[in-house]
Amino acid sequence: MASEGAALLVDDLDSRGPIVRPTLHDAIVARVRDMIIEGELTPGTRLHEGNLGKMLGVSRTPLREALKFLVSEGLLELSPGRGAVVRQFSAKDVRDSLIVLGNLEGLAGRLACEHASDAEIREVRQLHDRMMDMYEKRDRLPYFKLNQSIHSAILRLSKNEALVSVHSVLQARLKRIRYIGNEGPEKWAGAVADHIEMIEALEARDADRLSKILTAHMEKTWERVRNAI
Amino acid sequence: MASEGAALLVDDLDSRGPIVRPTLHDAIVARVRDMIIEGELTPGTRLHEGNLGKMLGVSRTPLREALKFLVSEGLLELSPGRGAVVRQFSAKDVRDSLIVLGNLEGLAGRLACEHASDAEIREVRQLHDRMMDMYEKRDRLPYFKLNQSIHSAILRLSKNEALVSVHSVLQARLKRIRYIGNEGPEKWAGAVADHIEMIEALEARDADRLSKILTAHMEKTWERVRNAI
DNA sequence: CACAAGTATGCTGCATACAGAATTTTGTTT
DNA sequence: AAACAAAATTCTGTATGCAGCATACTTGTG
Repeated sequence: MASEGAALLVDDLDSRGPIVRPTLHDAIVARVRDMIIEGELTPGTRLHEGNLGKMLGVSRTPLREALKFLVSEGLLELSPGRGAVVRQFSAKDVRDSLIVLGNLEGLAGRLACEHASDAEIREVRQLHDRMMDMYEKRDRLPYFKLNQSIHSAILRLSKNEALVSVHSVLQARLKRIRYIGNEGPEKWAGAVADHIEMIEALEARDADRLSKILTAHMEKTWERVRNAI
Repeated sequence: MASEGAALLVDDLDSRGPIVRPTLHDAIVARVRDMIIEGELTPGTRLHEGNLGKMLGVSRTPLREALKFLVSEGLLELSPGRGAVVRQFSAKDVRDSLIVLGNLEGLAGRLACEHASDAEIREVRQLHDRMMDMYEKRDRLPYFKLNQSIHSAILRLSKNEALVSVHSVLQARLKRIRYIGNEGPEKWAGAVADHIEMIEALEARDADRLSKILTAHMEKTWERVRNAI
């Protein structure tokens, strides 16, 4: 149970199946993605292959493959002959993405009410309760991570692979924005209220209600981060 | 006007702005994607880099970059040390994807009613009328292409870049299935009826109605292609 | 002193080369 | 003859090298 709860926390371990040897370009993808999310590489930064390669201790070949991958994820832009730059998201880009995310999460909530097992819902409840503890302590980072975990968990409970995959791509693009989007206390309280409604709707398997809350929650997220852009 | 109407037909030309020199890996991405969609590379096929490279007349480096890209699009799967294989979509994968697509198109329709100009709606009407001509003549391939164009156009009229991008990824995955999903005459008629409702709802800017039709239309698409898997 | 043209450097795009892993083939043993 | 083991071949993963283009710098001219 504890291990399954932990499994809900981990984003993309995929530890089932045969042992897979980690490849270099996958590691680079993860590394560069993190560098972007954590703000080490700011939007507009040009990524020199030789430079970055030496910095990461890898040759240009796997690095280029990783960059290609991140381009298709929408985190980088690539002008032929001119190299890759960290993508700059306009306010409209962020707003548009959040609209889509809200819709996807709404759908996920609806499907989760239908397909999730009671045990799985209890696991989400545990994540929720832990998150509430962190809110009581005003411990921001663990709260943030548990928050993300809950949303990811709902996605997973939809049991819809395609939904999970498109959501995670969009989510990755905005992770950095959310990371820096520091909310005031009153807005934080509002988000917490949303989450209480969420878990109740999920436990009641009230698909329409959960769906509406999730979509509205994302709309409010826009209000919270719009100033941070 | 005619040129703009044509612009709606073309998928990804982007001929505005400065001249961009086509890069090899982009060409390879497009080529291999088409090979998969057209069934030249069937699901489960293992893609030998040397082999395929000689076949396309390119070296392994840009080919590998292209494969990475297609992996992130979900058309290929990559087991480290064992190469890339054309992804096999289960019936559930297809159904799940169509559910998400239906939801995304529903959202797109809602947004299109809000954001599209009258001129743009007239262009969709033109596409629709041309498609109806092709239906009268029972000319399948042009009908199919115009059908796709209409759906793409509605996506574009949503004026939401994020929505367009996630939709096109999902759409690409299913293109081949749709390609082979040959419908009987009565189902074809049903699809046409849907499209008539669609264009009417769009012209009336009836967001709720258009959204519902698009989502339902995708549900019916599942009924049409489910036997083809 | 300012602007333009030419040159020079450096970076990207692609090809090739090399090392390690996986698969296949062949030989030997039961 | 079948099964297992070992060697050889083939393929992936990574590094390096070379050609072409973009940009920056320098130099010459108005």
